[in-house]
Parts: sequence; structure tokens; C-alpha cells
Amino acid sequence: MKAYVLYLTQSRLLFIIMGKILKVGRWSMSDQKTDRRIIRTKRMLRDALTVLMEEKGFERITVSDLTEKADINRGTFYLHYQDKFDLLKKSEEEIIDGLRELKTKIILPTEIESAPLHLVKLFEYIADNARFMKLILGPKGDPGFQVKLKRFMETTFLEKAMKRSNHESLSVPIEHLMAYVTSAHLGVIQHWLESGMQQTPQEMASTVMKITFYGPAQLAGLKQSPPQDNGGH
Amino acid sequence: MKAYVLYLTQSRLLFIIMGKILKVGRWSMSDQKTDRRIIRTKRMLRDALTVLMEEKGFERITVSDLTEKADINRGTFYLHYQDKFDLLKKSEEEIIDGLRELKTKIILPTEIESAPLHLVKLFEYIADNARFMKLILGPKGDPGFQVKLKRFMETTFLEKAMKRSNHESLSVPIEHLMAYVTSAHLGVIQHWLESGMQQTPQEMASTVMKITFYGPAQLAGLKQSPPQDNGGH
DNA sequence: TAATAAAACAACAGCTTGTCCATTACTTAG
DNA sequence: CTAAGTAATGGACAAGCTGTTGTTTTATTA
Repeated sequence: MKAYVLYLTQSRLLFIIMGKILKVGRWSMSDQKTDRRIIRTKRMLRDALTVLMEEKGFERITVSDLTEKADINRGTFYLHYQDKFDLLKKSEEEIIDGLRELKTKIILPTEIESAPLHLVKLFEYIADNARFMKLILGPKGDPGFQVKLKRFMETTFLEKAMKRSNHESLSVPIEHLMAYVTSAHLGVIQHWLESGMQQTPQEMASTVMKITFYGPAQLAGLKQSPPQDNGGH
Repeated sequence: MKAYVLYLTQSRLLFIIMGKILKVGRWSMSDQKTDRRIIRTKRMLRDALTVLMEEKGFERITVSDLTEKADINRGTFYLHYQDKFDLLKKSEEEIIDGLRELKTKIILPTEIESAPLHLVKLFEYIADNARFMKLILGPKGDPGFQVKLKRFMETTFLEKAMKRSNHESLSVPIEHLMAYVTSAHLGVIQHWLESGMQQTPQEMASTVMKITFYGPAQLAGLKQSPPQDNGGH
């Protein structure tokens, strides 16, 4: 398998492999993350993204908007990101990475039945990143991020709990139960963000746990009509 | 108050009022919806929208794409819609209107505790419009539509049920309970669509009702750790 | 201070947008 | 069936955005 260097400009490297042109990202001898200029540029662009999403929503943003708001040359943008979708994706990944860090920190020997503490930490993290979270999870945000967040919740603190349950006793498919709970959690988070975060992360976690354990209907005091099984016929 | 007709092109009408230019939508003597050509054009464009959203997602679609796929002159597009966002919005509104019709049809004297039947009808309607629903509620869809759908569920069959509950007994804020349940419903719908709709609408409605009544944790057999109130301190 | 890399500048073809006009094709009321 | 009315077409336009490039300037760091 041969690889020919085809072209080499400032920070761009192109290969031809098997007759196909392949663009292989960026070219640099030094450590990418050291240079202050890079960090500054990226920070400016991500800040600009946030501001502009608040102003007009992601769909209406152009790369020109971003670089103008960030006070950066438009060409510089393309030195770091492919397009505005790439910028969004990488901003999202940063948030998810933060979540994953949270996860490794949180597994302590003291908490075996630790779902509530997990939840509190999650709400705290969201509060710390409220501005971006509110946007990305809001009505003009990115539904793909919702999926990522739900998947994170599922693998982190729900799957574990569910694994411990007695599957045979489940009268509903586990996948639906999962979809129900993760989405419910997400919905409460969204509402919390939209309504200006009037409650503390502790209160929110407690609320969510209560509903999950006692059930929405029980908590609302609706006991008069237990659901009859009309799924069979 | 004077109004001067400034300009009149094919199907466009412009005013100047108090020195300000005002574009007043569309101009036509006849009933907009009668003409077969209009109906055909709109249908073609909405079909093209669906296909293209499947192909590349809404963000990547251009008006040129739409008109090319629909085999329609690009100028014609602007005779009916402002831009691609307008087309999406109107397609969504059509779906929501269908839901509202469902709602008026459904209120029959036989069902007082009718939440389950409401739900079955909802799932049936979604199945009937599965292709568009899957897209619009999917990871490349429109989060704004999720909000609309949740609001519909809230006002239609949840608010009524909640109103009947004894509010004083609620140990969690009703708004959070609402957010929890509507989002949970939405999540199950999304999962159902994503996974190829293996279950019947009846089964789905039954599943959702069960979880809502007995609670996710109870159904999973997790009874060992009832949530202690850690929201206070 | 010298080597190195990022950013700025300026230009480019190609594409999309929204709008317009004149012409053609279709629809429907009479 | 015809004629009036209206939608659709084709062609054109300026304006704006995109992604890329080569050259020059500026900043960083060893």
C-alpha cells in the first residue's frame, strides 16, 4: 500500500492512496495545543458561536458571521474547522467529554446505590455550562445532541441500575423503559433550563428521583384508573 | 391613515404606509386552494423535502435541491414559500393540524377516563405519518417540533388528567411532573420510530400507560432503595 | 535572537439566494 | 368551447457565502 504526498501548503497535507485523493487534516511539527494563538482563536470562535446561536439560531449562522463576531480572518476559521457543523460538533464533544470526566470522578466506593448522587452531579454540571446547554437543548438547538446526552445517561447510571433488576418480572420491554426514563430526565433538564433554573441541582435530582420511583401518576394522585391491559387484542 | 399601492407584480403586492415599505404577502383574485397546479406544486415540494431530509438532513438542503428534486422551476418555489424554513414550518403545521382534528374527533361521551384511548389514537396517527415523523423527530430533525408535540400532549390529555389530581398532595412541582411525562412520551415515540415500529400502536400506548402509572423503578423491580429526600439540605 | 508557525490579506471560481420580467401553459367560470 | 385569469417557466441579475490558494505579516517559543 503506497501513499504519495501530493501537495503540501501551510498546514494542509494531501495524499493520494490507491488513486483516491485524501485530505489528511492538518500539518504541523509542534504540539497543536501549546500555541496561545490557536487557543485564543478557538475560544473566540466558540464564544461567537454561542452568541450568534442566541441571536439567530444555528441554521441562520454563516462562517462570515462567526469570523466577523470573533474578529478573526475568515480564512483562519478553515485552518481549524471544516465548516460550521464541525465547529458545533467539536463544541458538543467538549461538553460530552466533560460529562465523561465527571463519570470517572464519581465512582467512589462509598456509593453503591449511587443513582441520586450521579444525578446531582449531572445537574450541577449542566448548571455550570448552562448557557451553552440551554441553547443546544433548546428549540433551536441540535436534536443530535439530545441523543448523545440520553445515551450518556443510559450507559452511565441507568443501565447499571436496570441490569440489577429482575428482567423476567418486566411487563414492558426494557428498551421502552429506557427510552421513557432517559427522555423524561432530558425533558426535566430542558424545562429547568428554559424556566431560568429556579431550583438547585439537589432539588432537581430529588424531584426526578421521586417521580421515577413512585411513578408520575402516583405522585399526581391519580389512583382511580389503573391501566387495563389493552395491548393484547 | 393612507395606504399607497407601490408595486404590483405577479402575485406580489407592496404598500407604503407612513413612509415604510410593507410587503403584504400574496395577491390573487381566486381561491388559493382550488387551482390544481398549486396543489400539485406544493405536494411535489413537500415530497421533495421529505426525500432530501432523508438523504442529507434539513440543514444541508438548498432551495435549488428542492426545486430540482420536485422538477419545478426555482422561481415557483418563492411563489409559495418564503424560504426552506417556511416550507418546513408549514409542513409541520399540517401535521399538528391533523393532531388537533384527532383531538376534536376523540372526545366522545363513552370515554371519561380516556387517556389510554387518546394515546392509542396518537400512536396510530404517528404511524400513519411515520416517514415524516421519524425525520422530524429524529437526530437531524427539528427540536422546535418536539416542543410543539409536547405542548400538544400536555394540553390535550395530560393537563386534563392532572387537573383532576389533588394538587396539595404533590411532593414535586407540577411543572416538572409535566415536563417529565410529556418528554417521556416523546422519547418512547422517538424510540419506536427509530427502531422500525415493531409494536402496534395499542401495545405502545399500553406500555406507556403502565410505566406512567406504576413508575419506571417499580416496573424494573428496583424497590430496594426508595429515594430519600436530599433536596432540603 | 532566530526559527517556526499562525494569522491576516486579497483574490478566485463556483454556487445559492431572492427577485424580476416576459412568455408560455394550464385551469376554470361563463 | 372559449376567453379571461392565473400559475409556471426560462432567463437574467446583483448580492452574498463558500472553500481554497499564495503571499505577507505577526506572534510564539526554544
